[in-house]
Order: sequence, then structure tokens, then C-alpha cells
Amino acid sequence: MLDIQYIKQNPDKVAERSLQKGYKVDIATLLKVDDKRRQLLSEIDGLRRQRNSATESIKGRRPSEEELTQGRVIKDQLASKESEYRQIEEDFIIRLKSVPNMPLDDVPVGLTEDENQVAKTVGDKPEFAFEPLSHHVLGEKRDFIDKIRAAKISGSRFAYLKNDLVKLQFALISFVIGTLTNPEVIAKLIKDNGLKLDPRPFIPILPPAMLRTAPYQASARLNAEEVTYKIEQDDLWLNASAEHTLCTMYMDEIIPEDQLPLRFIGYSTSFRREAGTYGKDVEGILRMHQFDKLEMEVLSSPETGLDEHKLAVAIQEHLVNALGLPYQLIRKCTADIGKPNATGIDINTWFPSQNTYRETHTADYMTDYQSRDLKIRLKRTDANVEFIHTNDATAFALGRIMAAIMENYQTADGHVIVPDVLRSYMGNQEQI
RNA sequence: GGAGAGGUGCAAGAGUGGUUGAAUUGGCUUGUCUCGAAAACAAGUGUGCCGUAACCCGGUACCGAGGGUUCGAAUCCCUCCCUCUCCGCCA
Repeated sequence: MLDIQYIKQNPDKVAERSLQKGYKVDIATLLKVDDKRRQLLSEIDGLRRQRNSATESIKGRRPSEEELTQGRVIKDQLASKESEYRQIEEDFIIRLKSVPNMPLDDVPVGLTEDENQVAKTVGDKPEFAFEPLSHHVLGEKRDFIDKIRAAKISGSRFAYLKNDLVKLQFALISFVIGTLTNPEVIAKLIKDNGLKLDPRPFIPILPPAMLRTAPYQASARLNAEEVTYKIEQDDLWLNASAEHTLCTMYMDEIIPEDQLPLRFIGYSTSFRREAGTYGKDVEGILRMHQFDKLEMEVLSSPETGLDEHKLAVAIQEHLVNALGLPYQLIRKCTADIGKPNATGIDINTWFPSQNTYRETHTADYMTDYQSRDLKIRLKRTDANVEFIHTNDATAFALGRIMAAIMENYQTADGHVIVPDVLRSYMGNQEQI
């Protein structure tokens, strides 16, 4: 959520910037509710003060009838004020949480994703002397992907991945973990991009795949209806990305400044209901209920947050470039960056069979919007406590990136050339 | 799944209804001392909210979480979560 003090000081700006993201928020009512809330709070504090001083004056002796009566009066008043306060506060929190994060000033203003900007286009599209197959035709032909049997067992949007495609996935995982835990790679990317950041490498993480309602809600990323599976019986949600269990890891903690930045590269199977996407991407493995993903998550100081975002994007480009895939870097406009994000970049990778670039990566910078909910703070060396900034970014969504590899590297006889950087992880296999 | 024991500050650990936001010890910070360090001594050492834009200050809340009883709750009651021990089951 946003800082109420900030909203109080910049009501018009907050309303305007929210609208640019497609959120119509009633700031006037929010501030009115906040006034009422604080008014009640100080009344409650006053009553408690009376109660406390009465208690102190009674100390160890038996209270008189008069004191008992007076105490009951205070108790009743408190009970009524407190119940009123709870209602007001609930309303206040709902209203406060409905305000999206403010986009950074350089985020393009746009009301639909059509107004996203192509920041750059990188790499040469492959030229084929034959009609390139879609990844799902190729996948079926080579017995890499079996969705028919998966549908029998688990339903639509599930797949058995098989044979060399499985080896390719493990190669990709090893490649990413190896790259992001290598301090020299991180240092070089920081230097090449002119960033002022600590060069420490990413910490590899295998996080839990399920989490409770409270942390999920606090992550500001719970979209129960459309995205996430719930296990009712146990009050657990299947994570929709490693991000959910990574950003919540330090919930309610105060981190000493010198421990930041905390950079994590998490691997997790991700589960998504994909409600409302009927008919979209039904073929192949671009949009599944279950897929594996490597996700970067960075907790940092406020002053380095934006550079961490730039580093994440630089890493994404480094990874996609290493695979030799053509891509576009997309600056998402205000309507598309998402509620908790201050800025966001997508990478869209070339899919020859669709003759288009498809989203394979996203990088989101949340400033302190997420950490305020999660209560993740840093302690400065001078003892000041502030909210940290958070970044998350895709390293590889494995299904989509393998689909891209299959399509871009296919041969006339239906094989797939293994990108150079992955071969050492596959027993130097040159094609699958 | 069954039986039992627990959860208090940075750490250990006291506290079973009233000057307990919390003893004591250790850690850490600062100061005195010292060429410097150690030792000793002294002081300090949590987070949030409100007053308030900020500091100081004042008020208030927080002893796993949430409810309840009471004039008054870390302490009593209820529900939940977590940890440990034993049994069972299991990759």
C-alpha cells in the first residue's frame, strides 16, 4: 500500500496518477475516513490513559465501590469506541489498499497495453528454407509434449514434458543458477550498465510452493479469483510464482542495512487457474495451469531500488542473448505495469510460427509499496528504520522459453539445435 | 494421526492478577581510563500508532496470533499457529 502521509500531502497527484493506471480512487473520502480514524484513536488513547492512571492509583489495595463503578464506565466507553474504531479502520485499510502504487515519472502514460513502447529490438530473426513448425506441432511430432494423456489425467492446460525436452529444462536451470551465482557476471553487468550497486551474487533458493492466506495477501499480489489455486482444507494457496514465497520470506523483519541487497534466484513450479483465458493459447505450453519458473527477487535499500531494477533487466537481456533468441524490450505503460508496480519492463521473444514477439519475461519494481504491507524494513547504521524496496523479475519461465528455443532453433528434419551455452549442461549434445 | 512439554526483548532467562515495557546475565553502543587494546566503572540499547510536517517530548499499544473474563492481564479462559520429545506413518 501507499504511505497515507504521502496521499495526504499529494491528494490530487495521487488521484491523477491512479487514473493513469486505470484506477479511479476516491481520495477525498479516504482522507475523511482517515481523519475520523485518527480522531477516534486519540479518544481511545485518552480513555486508556484514564484507565491506566486509575489502575496505578489502586495498586495493591482493594478498590472502592466508587472506583469500581468508575472503572466500569471507562470500560464501557472504551468498548464502544473500540468497536467503532475497528469498523472505521477496516474501511480505511480497504480504501488505502485500493490506491495503486504511483508510476515513476518516466513510465509512458497509456490506458491500454497497446500503448506499451518498444524500447529496442535485438537479434536477427531466423530464416527458414521451410515452413517453421509451431512448438506444439514439433513437440508432438518429436514426443516432447503429451497434452492428450495429461488432459485425461489432470485436465486441459496440463502436459507431460518428455525426453530431451526434459534434459533441456534441467540445462536451462543449471545455466541460470550458474550465471546468477557467479559474482563476476553480476559485477560485469553492473559495470557495463553504469549502475552503482554492490556486486554480490544471487542466493539460489528452492522455496515452498504453498503459502498461507495472510502472507499471500500481504504480498499485494494475491488475485484469488483469476490466478490462484487454494487448498481449502488447509488454508494454503499454491504459489503462482516463486516470487510469492520469496518476497514474503522476510515479512515482519528488520534487516540491517549492510545485509542489503538480498538477491534471490528462486526456482519453483507455478500454478495458475488461468480463469478467463478460455480459447487463448490452447495449443502447446505457452499458457499452462502448471509450469516451472526461475524468478529473481531483490530486497534493497530505497536509493538502490531503481538500479536493482535496471540490473534485473540487464540480467534478463543477458540470459536471452546467451540463448541467441531475438527479442524486444517493452516499456510497459501506466495501464499495464500493474497495481503494486512503479515501473515495469517486459521482454517479448520471437516466435516464428506466430510471426510475432510473445511475452516471456517481466521485471517489476514495487518501490516500498509491497514492503509496507509486508512490514519489511531496513535499519540504517544511524538506527533509522525505513521500508525496503522490492524488485521481482523473471529469469526464465521454462515452458515459454523452451517453446521459443524449439521454434527458433528447429531444423528441416524436425530437430532442435541446442544453444551453445546449454550444451555443456547436456553432455555436449548439439541437437535434440 | 496419538500422547506430552513449551513459545517473554539482540541472546539466554525470571516473572502466575496491580509502580512489569518487562528482573538478572550476556551481547552491542557511547563515555571515563589507556600510546592503543583488554579489564574495570558509568550511561544507553525494541517496534508501531497518535499529538505533529520533523526532532525532542508526551500519550498509547505490542510478552507466538486472534478473541474473552476483570476496575486492572505477560499472568486466568477459549480458538488458532509454531517449536520440541515420545509413539505411529512416510519420500
